[in-house]
Amino acid sequence: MVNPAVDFCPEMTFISVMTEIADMSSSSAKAQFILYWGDMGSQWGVNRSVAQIHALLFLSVSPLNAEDISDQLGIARSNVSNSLKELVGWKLIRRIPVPGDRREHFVAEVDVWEMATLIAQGRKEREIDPAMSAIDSCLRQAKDETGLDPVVLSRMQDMQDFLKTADHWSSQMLSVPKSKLNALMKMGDKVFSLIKLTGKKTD
Amino acid sequence: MVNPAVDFCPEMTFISVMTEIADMSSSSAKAQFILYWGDMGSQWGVNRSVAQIHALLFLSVSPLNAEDISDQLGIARSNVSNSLKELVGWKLIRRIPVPGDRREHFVAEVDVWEMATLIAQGRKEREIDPAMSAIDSCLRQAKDETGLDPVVLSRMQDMQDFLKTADHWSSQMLSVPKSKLNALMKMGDKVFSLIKLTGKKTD
DNA sequence: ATAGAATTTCTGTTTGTACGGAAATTAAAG
DNA sequence: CTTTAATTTCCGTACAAACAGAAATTCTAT
Repeated sequence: MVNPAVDFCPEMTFISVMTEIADMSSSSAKAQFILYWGDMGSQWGVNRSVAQIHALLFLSVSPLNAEDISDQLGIARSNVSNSLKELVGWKLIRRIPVPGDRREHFVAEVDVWEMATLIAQGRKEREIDPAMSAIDSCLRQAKDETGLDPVVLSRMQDMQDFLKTADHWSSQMLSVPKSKLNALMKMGDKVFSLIKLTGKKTD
Repeated sequence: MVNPAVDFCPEMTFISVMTEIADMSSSSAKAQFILYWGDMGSQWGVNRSVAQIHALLFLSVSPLNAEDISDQLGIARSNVSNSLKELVGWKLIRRIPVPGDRREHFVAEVDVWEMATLIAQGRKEREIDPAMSAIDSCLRQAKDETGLDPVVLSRMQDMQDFLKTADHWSSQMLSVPKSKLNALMKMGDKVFSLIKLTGKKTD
């Protein structure tokens, strides 16, 4: 049991979480943001601790060490340690040395466009690429399988085509220097209206 | 307990899954695809049953009813029922009446571009939109909060800006008729090279 | 080399989610 | 209105992920 008070008063869990976000008046905008972010993360497939730590570092002016984080969020040190490792793996945060302090300190990438790129890259590597090789392997097998319904084969191929195109497109996107991204987004509007005007839409 | 054999032989779980994909030679390309798809789904945040059922319907030539699915995948009827409901919610499958059969039958959207659009729409509604309103609420609070570090405020605003732009862009994208999507993707290449040539990149 | 501090790994517990089976509800046919 | 088939809701179990605390390891300074 994390907190003995919870034994006879379950609602305490919420309260203790709140008060554990220490040196922010507990319901400050910053604390709210961190809470929301953590919640969203878990909605999203990212675990809550990781998302909260990320939010905390994203809003932090100065580098934080593991203990700072553990204290401010009320999360166990070990947990913080693992979460930091994961965030470093995504390159969303990085270690930074603080003179005269031998503990490891961390700062977050604060450019939101850069963040988005990093997340997109990570998701591509962890989700799209494996999917593509899985489909490839299926199709390799399907092609020399006798008596396979041609519709099945063609659906699989459609899927492979789609993944290839999407993959290529996202690579292009990721290779655009972030200084140009805003320009691209703005140009997007023009391109879209152009496209929608050409020919007749079928749906 | 799902399967009594599992009690003394955990590996049986895998084996039983395999043999339960009944009338496809169990390691056929189709069965492989379904297995992969289910696995990917769970990697992805979608639960395995849902993903498997979707794959089965995607590769299916004719509409299937709940019992067909339950039998072919070896998943409990109740489970199939809930999963179907979820897939209908995403509009990835739809009910279709089969003359002379009072059971409900289902078919999947088979156009991969349409599928992608539906998924993107769903994710936007379930993940992006709530995030945006959460941030909005934080910022509303932050603005009339005295003594809030200006850096914190500006970081939150950056995030809000980003989400707004990305949201707008993706709306545009989703409103492109799918018949035009391929054209857009192809044009994409040109636009990207153009962008990368203009001016000097800063990273 | 050793003491002390910082970090990571390990282990048990807790929490949440997936899922099968039964019970309940709904819908159709006679 | 009753009977039977189809579907959904409910509930308990099983599985997996998150997490805290302790133990073990690594690192740094002396």
